[in-house]
Amino acid sequence: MDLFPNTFRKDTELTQILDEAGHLSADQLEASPRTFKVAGRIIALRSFGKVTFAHIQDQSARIQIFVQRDVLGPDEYQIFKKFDIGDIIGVQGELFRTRTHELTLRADRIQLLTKSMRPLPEKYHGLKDIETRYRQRYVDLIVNPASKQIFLTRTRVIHFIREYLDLKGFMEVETPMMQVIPGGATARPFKTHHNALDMKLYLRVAPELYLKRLLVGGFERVYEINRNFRNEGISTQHNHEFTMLEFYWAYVDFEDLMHFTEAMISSLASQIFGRTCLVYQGHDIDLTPPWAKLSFFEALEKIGGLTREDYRDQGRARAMVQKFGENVNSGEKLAKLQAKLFDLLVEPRLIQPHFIYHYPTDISPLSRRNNDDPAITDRFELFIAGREIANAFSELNDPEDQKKRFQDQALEKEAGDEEAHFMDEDYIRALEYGMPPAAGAGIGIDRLVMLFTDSASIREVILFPLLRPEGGTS
RNA sequence: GGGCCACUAGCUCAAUUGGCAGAGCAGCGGACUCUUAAUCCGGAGGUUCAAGGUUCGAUUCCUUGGUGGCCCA
Repeated sequence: MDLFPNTFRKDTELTQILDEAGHLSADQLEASPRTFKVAGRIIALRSFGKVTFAHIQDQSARIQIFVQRDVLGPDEYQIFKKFDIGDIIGVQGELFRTRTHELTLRADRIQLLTKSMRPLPEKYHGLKDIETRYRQRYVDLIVNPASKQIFLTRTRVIHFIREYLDLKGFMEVETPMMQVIPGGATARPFKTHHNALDMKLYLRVAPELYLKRLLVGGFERVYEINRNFRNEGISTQHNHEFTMLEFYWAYVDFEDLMHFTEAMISSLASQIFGRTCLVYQGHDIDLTPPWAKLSFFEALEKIGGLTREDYRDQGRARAMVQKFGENVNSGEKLAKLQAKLFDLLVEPRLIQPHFIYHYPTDISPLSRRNNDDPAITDRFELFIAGREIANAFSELNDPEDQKKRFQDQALEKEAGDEEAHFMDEDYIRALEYGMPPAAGAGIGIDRLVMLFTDSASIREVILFPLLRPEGGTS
């Protein structure tokens, strides 16, 4: 007997059957018989000797099937009785309702399509072990509907965003994942090597500088949804590779992007939930526009509870950071200390959506300076549920200022800051040709999906999160 | 990097003070024509994460290591 044939063509998704006949009574089904050819994995099996009930599931749904020896004939039924939970089968039959009124397919013909050689996890408690769920995601997806639902939602989120941007006239592009100079974010990169060119390469930490080169090239609305890689610690909030949306829009500024981001994310909520509210880890979060707006320093005072002196004075700021338990490196600039104070005292408290704007220039090396105060930039970050969801700013398009900012970053790198930016001469050259005034934003897709699926860990929304090899490292 | 917790059959979990490693489900054999955690009978299933130590005796106590989870950095 062939345990792995490829001879069966189904004609119906299970969900179609439920949609078409879910409302029909037993009498109605009997009066106008409906025959379907379906395929799926056996997930439950209840045998009574000459008759057997089973449930099969395909990608779309589950349905009960009813198999009788009197219908199949003794030989076919004998073969069927060897089928196990986990096997993938093809079934052709007519719909009816059982005595308990369950919509059920009576098998006229039944065929093994794929033999499962391993037992599935226990039917009642399922697969709970987190490590096994991540290592063997294929099993998790078979037996845990909630897990399957997370990834269906993830796909809907990404699809919605693409459609939204496409309809607004944005063009999706692909820029290098492997870069000679890893720019666009303050982060440690992964290194690799190109053999034929005998050249060091980095996995990108952001696509930003390439997307802005496209603004120079004349594309006015571009976006990319793709992976970034950062060689940093892993946690429930951080994966070493993660999916980022970045979009750039010529002839608008960061305030336009606040409205745009607010509209896009609240529309996304309407699309996914049918309303602009959601529950995340027990918090009721209201995404109905308009969202709260505070400047960076206002937030340090009003939400962080600091005084101007606490964060304006270098020594005082350093002491405050240490008081709240964070390490301080020697020679750390005031703006970095302020950012740490923000992360410690403000970020966790921003449960409802908040735009925080006017970040210090020293921690915003790619952002345009504010017209009234060159020490701050026209930049905002969006926080929801105590997490950074988006980072956006009016783009710095003055090549001389950009060059100076890169040089400052290079000094910090020499001083030991491994996250500082690299100098990128070609990017400066591009700006020298002229980049139109523009604003751009980055939105972390994984965190957005966590929010929309009520997931506590980023690994719940990544199909195959990185784990150490089974059996330990050698 | 630090702290805490977990790891026992394919899965979910027990094992009293350190005293014969168990159950349910799955799988295997059998009975059973409306079940849905089906039921009943029978049999089978183990490197208790690993190595070492203490002990007459270790799943249990100690040390080191591994993997994972949570919290902190």
